[in-house]
Amino acid sequence: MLKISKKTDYALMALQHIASVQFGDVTPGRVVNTKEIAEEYNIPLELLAKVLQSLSKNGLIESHNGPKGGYLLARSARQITIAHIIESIEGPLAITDCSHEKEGEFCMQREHCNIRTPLLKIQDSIYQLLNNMTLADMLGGTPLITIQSASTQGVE
Amino acid sequence: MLKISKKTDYALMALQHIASVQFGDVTPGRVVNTKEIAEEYNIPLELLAKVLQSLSKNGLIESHNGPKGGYLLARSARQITIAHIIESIEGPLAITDCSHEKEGEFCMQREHCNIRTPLLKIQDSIYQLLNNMTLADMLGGTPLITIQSASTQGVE
DNA sequence: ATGATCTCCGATCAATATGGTCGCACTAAA
DNA sequence: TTTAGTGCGACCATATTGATCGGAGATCAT
Ligand code: FES
Ligand code: FES
Repeated sequence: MLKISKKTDYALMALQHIASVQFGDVTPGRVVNTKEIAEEYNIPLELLAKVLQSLSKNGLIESHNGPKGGYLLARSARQITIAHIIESIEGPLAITDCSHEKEGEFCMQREHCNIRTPLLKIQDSIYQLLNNMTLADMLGGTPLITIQSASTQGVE
Repeated sequence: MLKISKKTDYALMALQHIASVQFGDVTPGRVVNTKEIAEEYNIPLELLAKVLQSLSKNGLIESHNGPKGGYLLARSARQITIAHIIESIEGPLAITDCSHEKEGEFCMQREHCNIRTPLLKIQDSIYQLLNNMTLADMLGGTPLITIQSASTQGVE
């Protein structure tokens, strides 16, 4: 149904929480542990743990072991894009099955199929959209996205 | 994984086919039947039938019963948006579960949740995107979408 | 040094959504 | 009236996702 998974939901909540802790008050050394987030948002602890592990593996957050351990952002909230978050959890963004086909594995309808190109276009557009929105945008009352103009694309 | 279902894929192929037969303008003589499309694109006949039924129920195509029956576009290809097609098959576009919650059924994390608003923004943006692209765009070699500029939003 | 606390990671089970199949009723042309 | 087609709902199979469990390794407090 073109929707993101619950895990991604959890990831967004967690990141939002971590970010707001690090940004909001003057507590630079403050790490957030899994339990704290899980209880705050009613997320199954073990599931959230896995989600956070994925995020950490993808370099979005840093993990600190041992007691008093926990997570903190690996980068500024402004550098973390929604696209990156989603892809960390769900794998490469693929609006349709045959967009990331491995070599040699084409769907049989390929040669008859003329929806492939347009779909890839759409996929790209969605990616642009998600890539232009960062964690920071989710934090403040910032006006958020506002689809990026095609002509000013790639300004970065 | 933020992807559209195969049924929707089939719907797009079928519509693309029907449209290309009619070539954008309604030519009342030529109807296309399910079997023809199914065989052309290697789609399970019964499944495609259901997909076409959904499309017909949603007013995108007209069905004609009896022998020599089949389907034809109910509207010009330029009037059929991708968003409409997708929603006909998959129901209302909902990037996240709680975007279309029924009254009285809020997820428990709602009051703590600050990702809701941004997600709805994203959802809306994606909708705009899909709503600005029509079947006609998928047909020709038209430059397609080209994300709509934020500043010129709502010009239609 | 030792134990307690916490993350890390792989395996596994359950719930749900999706893909695909049947069978029959209905409709319209020949 | 026969026949080729859609309309439609129930149904099963499979894939994806959500959630759970158990143990290994790291770090800090004592
Ligand atoms: S469905 Fe795979 S290429 Fe079109
Ligand atoms: S998860 Fe439902 S409101 Fe945020």
